[in-house]
Amino acid sequence: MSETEIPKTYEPQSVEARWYQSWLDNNCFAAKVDPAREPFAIMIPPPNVTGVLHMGHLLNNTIQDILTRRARQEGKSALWLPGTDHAGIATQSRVEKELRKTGKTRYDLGREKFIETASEWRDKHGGIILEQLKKLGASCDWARKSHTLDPHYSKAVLQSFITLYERGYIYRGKRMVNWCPVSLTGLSDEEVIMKPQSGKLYRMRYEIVEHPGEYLEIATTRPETIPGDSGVAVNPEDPRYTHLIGKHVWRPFPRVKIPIVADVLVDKEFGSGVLKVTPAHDKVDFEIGQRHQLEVLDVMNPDGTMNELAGEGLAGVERFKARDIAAQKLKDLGLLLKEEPYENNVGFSERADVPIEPRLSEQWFIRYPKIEEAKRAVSDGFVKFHPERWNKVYLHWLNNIQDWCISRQLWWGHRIPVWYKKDADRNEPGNRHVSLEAPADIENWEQDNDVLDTWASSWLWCLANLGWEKPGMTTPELRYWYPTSALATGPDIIFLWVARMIIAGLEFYGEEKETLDDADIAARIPFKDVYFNGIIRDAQGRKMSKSLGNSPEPLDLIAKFGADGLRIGLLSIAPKGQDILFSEDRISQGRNFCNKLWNAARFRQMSGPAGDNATLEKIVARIDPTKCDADDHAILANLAASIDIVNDALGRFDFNTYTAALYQFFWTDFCDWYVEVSKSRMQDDSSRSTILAIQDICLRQFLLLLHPVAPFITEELYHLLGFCNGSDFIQNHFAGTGSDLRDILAKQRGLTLDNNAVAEIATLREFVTQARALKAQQNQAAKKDCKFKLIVKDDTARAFITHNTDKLKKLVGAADIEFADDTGNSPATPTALGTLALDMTGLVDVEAEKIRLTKELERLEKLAAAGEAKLANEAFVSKAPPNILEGAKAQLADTQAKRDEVRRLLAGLG
RNA sequence: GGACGGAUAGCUCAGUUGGUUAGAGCAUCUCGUUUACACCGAGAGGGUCGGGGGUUCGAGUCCCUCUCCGUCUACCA
Repeated sequence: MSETEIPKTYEPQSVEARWYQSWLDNNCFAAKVDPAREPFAIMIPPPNVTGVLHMGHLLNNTIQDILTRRARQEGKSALWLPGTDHAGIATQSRVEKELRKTGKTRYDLGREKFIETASEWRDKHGGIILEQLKKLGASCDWARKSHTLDPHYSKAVLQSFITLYERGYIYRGKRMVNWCPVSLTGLSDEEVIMKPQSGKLYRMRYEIVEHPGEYLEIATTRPETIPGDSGVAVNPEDPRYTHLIGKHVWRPFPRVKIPIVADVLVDKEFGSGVLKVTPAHDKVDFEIGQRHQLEVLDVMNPDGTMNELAGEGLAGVERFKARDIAAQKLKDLGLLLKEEPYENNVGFSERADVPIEPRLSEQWFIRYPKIEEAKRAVSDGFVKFHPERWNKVYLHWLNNIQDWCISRQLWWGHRIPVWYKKDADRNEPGNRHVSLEAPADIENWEQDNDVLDTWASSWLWCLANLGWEKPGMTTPELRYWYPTSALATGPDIIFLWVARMIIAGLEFYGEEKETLDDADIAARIPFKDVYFNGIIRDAQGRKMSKSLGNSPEPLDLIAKFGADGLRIGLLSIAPKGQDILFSEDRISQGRNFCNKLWNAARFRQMSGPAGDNATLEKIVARIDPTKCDADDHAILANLAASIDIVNDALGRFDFNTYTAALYQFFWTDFCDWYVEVSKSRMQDDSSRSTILAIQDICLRQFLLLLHPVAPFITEELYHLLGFCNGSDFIQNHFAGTGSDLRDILAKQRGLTLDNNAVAEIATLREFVTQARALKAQQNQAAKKDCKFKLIVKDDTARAFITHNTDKLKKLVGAADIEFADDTGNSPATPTALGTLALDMTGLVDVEAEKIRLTKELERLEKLAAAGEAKLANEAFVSKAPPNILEGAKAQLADTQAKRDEVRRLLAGLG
């Protein structure tokens, strides 16, 4: 039994540091395979090693921590597995940037040395974000920390490539890819960000070879690619041009005859309806070129400069300079008709933030397996998205899925496990060696230089982190925790990561299987629930970014508001599935809440000696049911209801309802009412121990409910108030359900909670509010010795008031509340218990009172009229269900009574 | 171009199958230091639920339409 005095102010810093260390020392977060308990697992979305903790991480990880801690309280064997990914392009560019400062490139170092340098950089910077998560209170099982380049993980990644290769889902080919001229690598479609750009549309004309002097008008935004044109295309159904199909035009520079072809991809409505076809530099053009056997003329270097094929004046020039030069050339040739401003969307490299260049190159591609099953996994509810609307986004992507370019022309990553016979055709499968091991006669082979897309490693996150290395393989961890319970992430990576993890699970878990039935899908999905949190924006709605400098420093926020305060604040401002506008004032609410809780606990300790709080049963045993009044029944009933609301809300990932219920119960019901009422009731010594026991029940169960979101302060108070002993932790205790609480009260003390008590107390609270309002209106709010008169409504009300007189006097700040038959011209207001008047003994401002009552009368008359009209409506009376009808009648009667009373009061003023 | 989301108090948002007089926090104003808490307490003001139409006895909630914001997606050069 702890008798430690609770300090006056809550100091989060020392409490947080102390408990986090204690949790680590006692292995509180270490998850064990334990068949006796229900498994629960969450894999952290791996923050990339170049990143720092930002607001999005705070929210996302708070949510994961809530789910994990909650699961622990429920007695599950809860695993929250942390880790990072190697972030291929991002890390490599950071390291190369550092290198450039010393005047070197990666080629100067060589592959091996470069990877060594990058690893060092990763080890230096990569752990920071995880350390920061500890400050937030994240209850990860740190011993299981994972990284995508760990030896075991790498093996799994390479094996997954080999497996897909062997199963025929991987191919190598010369395709159009999104080329980043800065990172000098291909990118997947998902790594390209479309941005609206204002540029120019150049309208030009090409002379028709067969009809000298006649011209075709063509529009383009990219005149620099003219040297790469190997044809022009029109729509086959465009009557303006049918006679020209099969003829030729002169490409202006270098001047060459190119054919006019017909292709349905050409939009008749756009520009002149004629498209210049540059197969090497545009996806659509490539397709058209393939269909019509047009020559592929690559006029650009990998770094975005023009090459020799571009011809004189352009060769060697950077692509955007080349655009101006090409335009000038057209003008000089008299072929440029018009330049007009033009707004279009241009793809940008997500990492390097420069326009990507569609470019033909040799790459590895994945044709996705198990697409149909992946759709069913979500549409049939094996994987549940929260909010559900993301289903559509996911399914839309799967319905339009494109092959995935997985090779990256980088060094930092998993090197593709393919060797080619030297000096042989690489596209001939016989000349390849695809394996975890290099070929024995290595001198005759050379390994592919490329590495895999980072997402082609992180899509195995749920599998590899539980020990998976190859299909069919199983481990105790996989058997126990797979499929994992939940995933919490942002909707921005639904394609990059979430969808691909589902596909990977379906394809790689278990033995090879062509098609999957429902049972297979249920067993193979990587997770059962996915919660998509909103993106956090600044108060103006802009995305948080380093360049804007609008992202607050998370550790500063923790220092300022405490980790618990920050967590509560963040959660309470996060609307369901919507983006979140961040502002510090709103986080302060969380801190304020912690302070309120702290002081409520402190006040409990000041109110009387601690009883035996070791278990809920022992606290309940301290209750004397004969001392319980309506307030006790009401607060316990509210507690039971709140427990159920919280349980239900967390089960549905409805964090808004969770925090709202916590606030309402604790602040409004418990502190503002019950504790205040207790102050007067505890003057009676015989009631005190019962009231304190009930306060202890409320505090204990509330701490348990709050614990997942505010782990530190709840742990601290749980111990300080003696709810568990020093070697135990709050995570081992659970609030149960509302009916569990009711059952214990009934069984142990024969205390059956009175369902009318809540309504009765609501009436009393409203009455108090009205009385206080009367005082405030008369500028008497501060006075404690006011006299009230009450024309009591009936005997029930009389008994009720009599029974609660002491409480009322205390809560309202009154010397007396006496029953009366008349209130004279005192300011008065009708209440549910009768007409209440403040005795002003002649100090009444009659005119002001008239104005107030007239206003009130107007309101009531309007209401009554509306109610009367409703009940006079034949259709309503005959069609509305009985409870609605009765409700409307009761309400009208009440309104009419009040209206008449206000009329009477008004008349009394003369 | 397509899809999705949003529009409710000055601000940020709740409002579960349509049902009594639409809620919360913050902000504002007034009052207040009583046995916890000024990171507090009491009270007040503030909304024709984006516009228009429809279904219904009854619509913030369902249907249609329009407007404005946001996000994702796409092969209009």
